[in-house]
Amino acid sequence: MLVLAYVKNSRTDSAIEAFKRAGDYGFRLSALSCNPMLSSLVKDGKIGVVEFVYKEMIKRRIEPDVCTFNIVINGLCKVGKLQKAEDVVEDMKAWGFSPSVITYNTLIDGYCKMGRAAKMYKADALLKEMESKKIYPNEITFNILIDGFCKDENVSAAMEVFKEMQRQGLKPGVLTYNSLINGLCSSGKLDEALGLRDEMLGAGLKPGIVTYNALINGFSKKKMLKEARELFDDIAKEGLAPSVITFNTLIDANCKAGRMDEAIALRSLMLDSGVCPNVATYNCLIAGFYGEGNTEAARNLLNEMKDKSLESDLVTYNILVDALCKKKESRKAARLLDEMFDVGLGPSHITYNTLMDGYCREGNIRAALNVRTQMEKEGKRANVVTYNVLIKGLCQKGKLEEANGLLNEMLEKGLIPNRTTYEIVREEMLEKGFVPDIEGHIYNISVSS
DNA sequence: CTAGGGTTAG
Repeated sequence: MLVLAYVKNSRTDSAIEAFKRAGDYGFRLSALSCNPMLSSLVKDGKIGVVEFVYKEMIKRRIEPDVCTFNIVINGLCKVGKLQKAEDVVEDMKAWGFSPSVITYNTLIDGYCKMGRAAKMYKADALLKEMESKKIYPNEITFNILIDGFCKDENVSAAMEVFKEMQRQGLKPGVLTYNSLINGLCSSGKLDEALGLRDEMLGAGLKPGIVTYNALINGFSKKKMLKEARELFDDIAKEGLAPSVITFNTLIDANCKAGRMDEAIALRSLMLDSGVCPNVATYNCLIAGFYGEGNTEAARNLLNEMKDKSLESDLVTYNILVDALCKKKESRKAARLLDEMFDVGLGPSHITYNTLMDGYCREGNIRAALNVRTQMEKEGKRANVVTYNVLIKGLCQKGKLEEANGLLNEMLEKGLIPNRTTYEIVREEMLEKGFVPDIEGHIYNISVSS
């Protein structure tokens, strides 16, 4: 009862303490109190503690039920520890429990959200596996897969799953349509997205604010601001209320289009509508003002954030680093990294890549290479963007040998060059009077385009 | 116990 009470009052730490003490006294708790505790630990992302409690339960002979295993599997999936999650599935079988639809859904979602090649192949294989074991996928299974394929920029695969779902007699819901509409919007297929919205209306499903946000985002990314705004005005007509995300999407679109006055007007509208701007709102506006060189306005917004005690996040810092770099003040930007460590926001790959790009623009390749060393000391390995930045910098300095060396190095490390890599090298070759032979082959190196 | 929308770099 004590453990449960603490969990219900969001005092997970005390719940853990009570759980430990119960063990010290030799009381054997049950899944009844352990499961909710595990759930809230998963929600808080405290996966280490989840693993501790799980092991402790086994040690103390507290009998887990199907939910216990599913909760632990979900926790491990959420932090990308898929291998460990699979191990728990084995534990579960050893205890005489068969993985349920929920177990499979959880695992499939884990693979879908994992950043690895062939992840969707693995997710699809799990679907086949569950079907072969006569555990039938439900609406949630299909929604997870559809969203996974959409996020993997494979809308056609998502559409196939959508059809399969209907073949199996399952009705797509608002979530299903939202995932597909979002996928289509992200790949610029706006007509098809609008078509699906109509289809969903025909099926008696009402588009929600998420549906509108996806559509507005689609039009915004295509710089079709008028259409985006019209959709925004439809929201009220449908009796829905725009969310922070609706406003942020539109504000960002206007900032990127250099329409700062409109962006600011939207923020006023936001305040009038009782929607509170968050860090992302400020980030969009600050990046917008820096983009048009209005340092003063950007500074004011930063101060405003402080007044509202809204904390700068990693993105805010990345914007500031970028702004300084673009002003050819990369040294100052470098000092910002120290501040980031101080406030407990460790620089990300983006931060380091941005700074390297800044040094390269100033022609200071040495400094850029030093940043790379610093980054790797932080345990962050150079990624494709890192190489792109450095290769570009070296090319512009005429240091082709070194650039080529880095290109080889990235290939040796198994990093796949992207379109930008290809364009940097191609441009360099053309300038030097070389003719790239066929698309995909540059300097005799095979490049995936 | 499982599923959805926005923000930075290249």
